[in-house]
Amino acid sequence: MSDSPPEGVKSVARVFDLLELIADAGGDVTLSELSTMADLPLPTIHRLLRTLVALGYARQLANRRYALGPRLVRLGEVANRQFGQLAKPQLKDLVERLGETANLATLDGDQVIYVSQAPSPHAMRMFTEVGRRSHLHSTGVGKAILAQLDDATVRDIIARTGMPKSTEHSIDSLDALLDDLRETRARGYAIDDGEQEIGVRCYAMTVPGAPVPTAVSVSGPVARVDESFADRAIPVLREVVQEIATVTAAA
Amino acid sequence: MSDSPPEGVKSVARVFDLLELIADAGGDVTLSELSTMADLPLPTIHRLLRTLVALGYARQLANRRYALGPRLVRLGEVANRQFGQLAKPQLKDLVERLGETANLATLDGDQVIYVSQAPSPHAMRMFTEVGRRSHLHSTGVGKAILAQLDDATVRDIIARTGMPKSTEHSIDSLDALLDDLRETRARGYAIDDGEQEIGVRCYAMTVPGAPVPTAVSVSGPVARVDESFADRAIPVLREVVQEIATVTAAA
DNA sequence: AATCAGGATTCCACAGAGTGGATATTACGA
DNA sequence: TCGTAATATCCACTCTGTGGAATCCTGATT
Repeated sequence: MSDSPPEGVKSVARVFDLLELIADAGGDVTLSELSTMADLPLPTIHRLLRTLVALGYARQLANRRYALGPRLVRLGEVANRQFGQLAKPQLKDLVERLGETANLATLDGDQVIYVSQAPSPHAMRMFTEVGRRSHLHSTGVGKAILAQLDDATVRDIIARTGMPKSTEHSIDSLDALLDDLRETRARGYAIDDGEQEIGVRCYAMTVPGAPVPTAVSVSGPVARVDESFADRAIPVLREVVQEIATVTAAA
Repeated sequence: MSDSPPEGVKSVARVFDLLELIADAGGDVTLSELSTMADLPLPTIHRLLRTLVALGYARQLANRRYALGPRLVRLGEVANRQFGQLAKPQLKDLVERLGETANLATLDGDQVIYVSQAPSPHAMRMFTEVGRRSHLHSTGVGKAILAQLDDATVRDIIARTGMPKSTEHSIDSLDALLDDLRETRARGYAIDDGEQEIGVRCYAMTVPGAPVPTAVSVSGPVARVDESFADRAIPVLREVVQEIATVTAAA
């Protein structure tokens, strides 16, 4: 595995590596596989896992394979809430100024995961539950994030994920996506025009300097989220992602 | 802090205790507070936290206080998915047989947290996003879980949480709740009759032997989720919680 | 039913990692 | 600017975490 941090508690680094490996493996992995992937002896892996299982952060399945444990659920949820909480005032500000739902999402493997949201006061509004994951190529936040990456990385990701169509408007070819990303970079923001959900338009921008690629979006029905909405939304979005960058930056 | 497990890696146990303390403290806590709560010397806490921060599982805010870090979000989400995945076939089976949304929720502190769901195929359906937390006294899964606890524990929890009314039907006195829990125990399942959401009825049952108190529910609009629905739902629910108990049991 | 192979689990001697008291540094409020 | 409290770092030392060896367990094969 990758080297430990220059300082810190070695077994702590190891145990989180194990958790990430179990997560990557889809929660159905053997001790031996983990030992191989982690490049550590079996007794070491066993002892760390036994500790995790005893504490509830990993579980051993009936077939002796390992999965992540239930106690991580709450930690993740609270971490999510804390991360979102840091950005929440800014998302709410965005909603107050624009009237449409604001989302914060981060790159998670080859997808985006929604980590915070401030819903629009309108009865008809976008609602994407926190924790939900979506494809990159067919969401505003996803395309904003992809636009930050070089074309080779984009190709790699798309090679892995494919380009499932969420709607008839979804981009479904790599060339079309790369063109769209070029336009996104030129504009400074991404547009999802009914690609994820029919009748819904979304404008998204990445958070500069975020520890993981992160984007903020505003979205709503096309009747409201039109060209004139974009004209006033883009400057506000730009301002707000800067604020979020400041607030969530490492100390 | 509580004693370490009889075996396992001590600093791993310590680091997770710290994460839980940060979570409990709402992600705005100082090094000194953590040292006091954990009953460990400052340099020890500092070194463990530094490791967590370096790895991304904790973050130090601008005011030098600590919060949980972004990398826990994904672990929690994956753990949630893995836990829910273990139960998902059973929840889907429940929906196929009954036609209404099925939820799996666990006790998390003094609330329930929804960890898995299979939505009803009906256009009008209950949808409670995974990760959402709700009060115990006004939800079916919450009351099913409370019914597993003795009255003294129930009094303690309610003393801490209060009994906010979600609807005009929500139970709002301890005596009424204890009566309801007695009836729940006698019946073997909990009923939420418009207590969490107007016009929605819910039947819930706990999963026997779950590592943390866990309940499964089916819910939908009262027009469909009526007495005759209950007659056929209860035996199916009982069967399914047994299956979930089997599938998710520790090895 | 017995045997075997491979994987999991436990043992234990030992090296060095993690510990915590002492000290240095930093940040904040008066 | 200064004092104080909290944070961060240092470092000698103890005991924890390590990993090779041994043992145990499980599933497949005969």
